[in-house]
Amino acid sequence: MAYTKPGVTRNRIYQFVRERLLDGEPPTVREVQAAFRMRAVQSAKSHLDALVKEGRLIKIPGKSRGYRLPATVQPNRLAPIVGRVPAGPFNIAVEEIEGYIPVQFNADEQTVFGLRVSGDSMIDAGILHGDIVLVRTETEIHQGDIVVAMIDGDATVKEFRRVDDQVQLRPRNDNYPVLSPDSEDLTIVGKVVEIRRYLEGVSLVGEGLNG
Amino acid sequence: MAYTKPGVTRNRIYQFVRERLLDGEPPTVREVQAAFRMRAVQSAKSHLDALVKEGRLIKIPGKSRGYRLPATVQPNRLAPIVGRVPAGPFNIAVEEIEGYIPVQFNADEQTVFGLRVSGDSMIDAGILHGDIVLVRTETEIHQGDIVVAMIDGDATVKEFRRVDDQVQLRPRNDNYPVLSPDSEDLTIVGKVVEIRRYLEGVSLVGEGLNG
DNA sequence: CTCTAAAACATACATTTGTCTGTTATCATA
DNA sequence: TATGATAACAGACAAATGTATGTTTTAGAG
Repeated sequence: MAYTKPGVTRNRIYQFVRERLLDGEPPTVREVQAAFRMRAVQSAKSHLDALVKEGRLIKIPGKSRGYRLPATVQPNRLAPIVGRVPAGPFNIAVEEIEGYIPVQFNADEQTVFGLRVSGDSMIDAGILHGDIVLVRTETEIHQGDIVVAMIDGDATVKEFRRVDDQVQLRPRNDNYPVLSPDSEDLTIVGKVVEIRRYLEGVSLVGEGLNG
Repeated sequence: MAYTKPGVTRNRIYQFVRERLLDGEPPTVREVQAAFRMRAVQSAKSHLDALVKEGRLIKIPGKSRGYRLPATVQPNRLAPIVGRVPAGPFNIAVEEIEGYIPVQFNADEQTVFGLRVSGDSMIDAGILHGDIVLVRTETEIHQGDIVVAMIDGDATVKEFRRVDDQVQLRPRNDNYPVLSPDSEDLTIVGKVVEIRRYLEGVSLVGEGLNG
């Protein structure tokens, strides 16, 4: 068969572009052309245009490597892992970054970082010493959320409660006391949205970077 | 001060490029120029060149948007998440895939999949009902490893022990018994290398994809 | 002050890349 | 056979982007 059946090449091209985008390397039209051994640029372009029209891809007109996945397909990103809580969301000093781990961001959730947990105050919530919690800043906090809080400059992971306008930070370990810090000493850094535990010596992405 | 001190702008540019790359959107030289309000393309380019020379960035010559992070920072892959243990490492039927999560593969570790845990038999190891364990097949198993095992066709997550040539599968919950299955009824599917818990309703990558 | 290194600028040119217009090929179907 | 839809091709042009050459500005050392 000289020409493929309708839709076949289109789907393959979609897969190709998707993989490239998930790998952080948006392709050019000509790279698509080459990958499918087409002899005309337009062959690739018309497929890409069609994918955009179908809503499977998004395009930034004019820009090179301008194809993107729609918002519903969340690309992987790398979030920095810090040993201690950064002062501000974008104030992470490079020297403090342990490494990076792949995460799924929503497009509007730019402010996520990883924090290595120390201590066992949350052990009954299944958060152990050495676990990495992924923290989203600038988000709403509700009763019972697990949050990262700064009390007098020290970072801690606790369950958030509000009782009679008084914030309580509850450990999930009966050997620890419930904290009721004054509001002026307290900053809620963000909400824990994910917990990870690596059971092997994992070389974090980017470990040992001097950048 | 008209000009910044040596290294200052360079570091800022590095941060900028790194963020863009982690977001999957490699910048052009001119985008860097614009971001820092420089009046000459070369101002941005010479900083980028210097970063490459310092080893903090890598460049694909000629290509547009050709700056990359060094090899120590590797792109992510997607591992399938299954609700039940697949029969064989590569026999995962597409219908059984819940979604995908970004993982860090070593190049030779292709045989990783995610499995959603049910039950609380490993609660003392910090593995709760609903957690996702990442399982690597075709790997060595040692005393004390947490493994996924098939006993009479049923999948279970347990701690692996061998006592006098008898395999023991130990729960980490005092309410459950230690299992000592006959070897012919037992298959060790793989080793748990990572544990994840999503605290928010997470739409897994690729959910509902028809592509 | 002179000298040097780094930062920043100005301009031009080459290559890459996106885009356009028009044509041919294959298949299904009336 | 005619017709339409999709795939694929061919060639050209325009815009985006990378790269090169040379100059000016600033801060610091001697």
